[in-house]
Amino acid sequence: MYLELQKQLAGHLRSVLQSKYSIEIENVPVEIPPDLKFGELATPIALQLARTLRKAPKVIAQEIVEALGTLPGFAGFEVAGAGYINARLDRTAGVRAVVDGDGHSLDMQDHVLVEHTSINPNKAAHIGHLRNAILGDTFVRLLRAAGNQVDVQNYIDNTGVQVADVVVGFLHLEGKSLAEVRRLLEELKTSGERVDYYCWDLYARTSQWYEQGSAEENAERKKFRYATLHEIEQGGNETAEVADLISTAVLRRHLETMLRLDIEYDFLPRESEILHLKFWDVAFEQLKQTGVLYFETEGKNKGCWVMRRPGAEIAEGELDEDAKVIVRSNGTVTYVGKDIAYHLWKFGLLGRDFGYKKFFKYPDHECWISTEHGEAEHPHFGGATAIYNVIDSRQSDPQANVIQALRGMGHTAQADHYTHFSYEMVALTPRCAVDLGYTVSDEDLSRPYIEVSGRKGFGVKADDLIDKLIAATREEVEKRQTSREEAERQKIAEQVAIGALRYFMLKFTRNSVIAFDFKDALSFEGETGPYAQYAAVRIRNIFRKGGTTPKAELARLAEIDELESYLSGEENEDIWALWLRAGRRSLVLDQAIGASEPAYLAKHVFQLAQEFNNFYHKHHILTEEDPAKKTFLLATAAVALRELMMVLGWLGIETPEAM
RNA sequence: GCGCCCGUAGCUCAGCUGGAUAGAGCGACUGACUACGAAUCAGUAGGCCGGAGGUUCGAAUCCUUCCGGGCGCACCA
Repeated sequence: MYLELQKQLAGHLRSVLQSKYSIEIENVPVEIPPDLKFGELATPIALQLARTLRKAPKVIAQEIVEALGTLPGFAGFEVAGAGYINARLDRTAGVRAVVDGDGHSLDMQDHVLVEHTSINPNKAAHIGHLRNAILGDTFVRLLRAAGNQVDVQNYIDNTGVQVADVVVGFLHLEGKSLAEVRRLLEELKTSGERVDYYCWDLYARTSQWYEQGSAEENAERKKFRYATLHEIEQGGNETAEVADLISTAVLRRHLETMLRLDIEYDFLPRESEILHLKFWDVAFEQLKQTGVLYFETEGKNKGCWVMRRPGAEIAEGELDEDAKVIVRSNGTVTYVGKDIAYHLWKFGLLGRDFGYKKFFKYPDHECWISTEHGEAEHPHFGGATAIYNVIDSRQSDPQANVIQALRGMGHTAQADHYTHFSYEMVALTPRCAVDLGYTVSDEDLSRPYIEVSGRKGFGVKADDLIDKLIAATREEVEKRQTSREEAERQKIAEQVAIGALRYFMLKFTRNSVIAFDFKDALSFEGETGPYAQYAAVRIRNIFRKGGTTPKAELARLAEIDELESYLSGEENEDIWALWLRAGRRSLVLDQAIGASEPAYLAKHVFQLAQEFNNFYHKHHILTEEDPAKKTFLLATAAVALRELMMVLGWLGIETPEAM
């Protein structure tokens, strides 16, 4: 409702300015005033025009108001303050518009590819990965809600140094053979133990092992590490087979962990196929032909194929020592090079495709994985018109390099629709680290937060946190839902726990570091997911007890002609404010997508819940004696419930039946 | 040294891409359950928006500079 009215008013203002002053303004600013006493929409345009028109802002505002005339949905316009033009809505029409829904105002229809999660498959997922996956998954839901077709990808670096390290752990530290590794995986499976947890410890041990020995020993160990990495990259040997067994088992665990949070993927492209299907060879040719890459013959990068960094200002023919190496002097390609090839594929510019096979079954769809020789029948991935990469802010330089390469190759439209959806890390507060039993140095103790590290085995594992949250919500549910069945109580506890976790990861804007603390994450009061869930549950209780349904009450509302008396007057301002908030959904969605900021919707749903709770205490619905007013109050609750459920759904949070 | 991010109430964070009196949650203190269940609500206290300049009718928001913190700048991935 709000988004349409805002667009209508802006458009109308634009034509008025054009005809009255012959001024062209692309986007006339129309904002929501800080207080309802200033109306529902306002524009400071007269203040802006004062200088060019050489008139007092108030005079201009008055002239514009006179020229505006009437507009459907609006009750009137007035001049206020130093020269603001405030718009007042036709409240009855506003309520009707909100009841009719708010979902058709965005119609984006792009083919979008979102990559998120992308955890190295060599250890358990931790809270940092949770932030990534929850941000990514939520953004996918928002893009879909706006009408886009979205493919969700989780990139799997199954041939990297991190996998190599855990393989070194199995083969060397534990001295296991391929058969023994296979047997271990079987044993863990039957005993119900988590493989990724096993690897978490082994990976940390291996990382330490590289540094524990004498200088000579360490050099040998590192050599072994790179030999292992090389064998994995090559493929077709026992080491590679061990790597594949482990990384695949860990990957399955990651998918299970994420599924607990309702996070699903469509396709898992793996680095092994990018290597074996020679994506790089094709990209290399294109990069050479377009002159993005050039062969360096002098300086420290002599013998390498390099590219200029974004923003580099080097005169033609001069040595650029700062250039980014893409192909090393030994002929091997760097990570950025492989990433360029992969991103050409994402936009359908590579001219080569993965093989596809089914990998993981979700209740309502299949998740595919890359392979060399895949199934004949498979969906089409890649070839997107816009992409979002959910990757933490530390990788902004390499991401910028990839974008630069695309632009340099002449793919400017693609480069413009390449978004590095960056976010800050999740760290632990020193107190939290101490509570978890880690030894913390004095230096770290004085810091505001300590970075999580998989290599050091330092952090909170995702499944541990989820388990802990469910245990905590279980306790609360036991206190309140004594008459419900065990399975029902468990379900409620899970829904509330997941709601708390997802909301916690979404309430912060992306570039704010989250200093993780169990006290905050396990909180179910105040600005939390459960707060919003509780408001929705309250509304369900009202309808249950009142023996009616939202649908019936909204139908009944349509038959009442006169709503103005319920919407005007001092004592009804808060009800009107609640309706207005409900009508803001697509406006906020539009802003959230534009800014790549899911936190806007988290804030919105909280404010909606807050305004409803306020309304709930002030107006007792079921004892209302005037039947028309009772219908209006019930309709208000119905719309609040609909909005809460829909927006919570976008955040990946379910609304429990009771709590 | 270069680049990016951050500094707003005791704590944790919002502040809609320059607008009207700077907001919320937590914590503290007061109060509200024989009502649609209090995982709730009402109220009080608490801020020179890191400092200093500038642009503007108008700055927490834009520019410059300084201070303080974080993260990047490999022929690692």
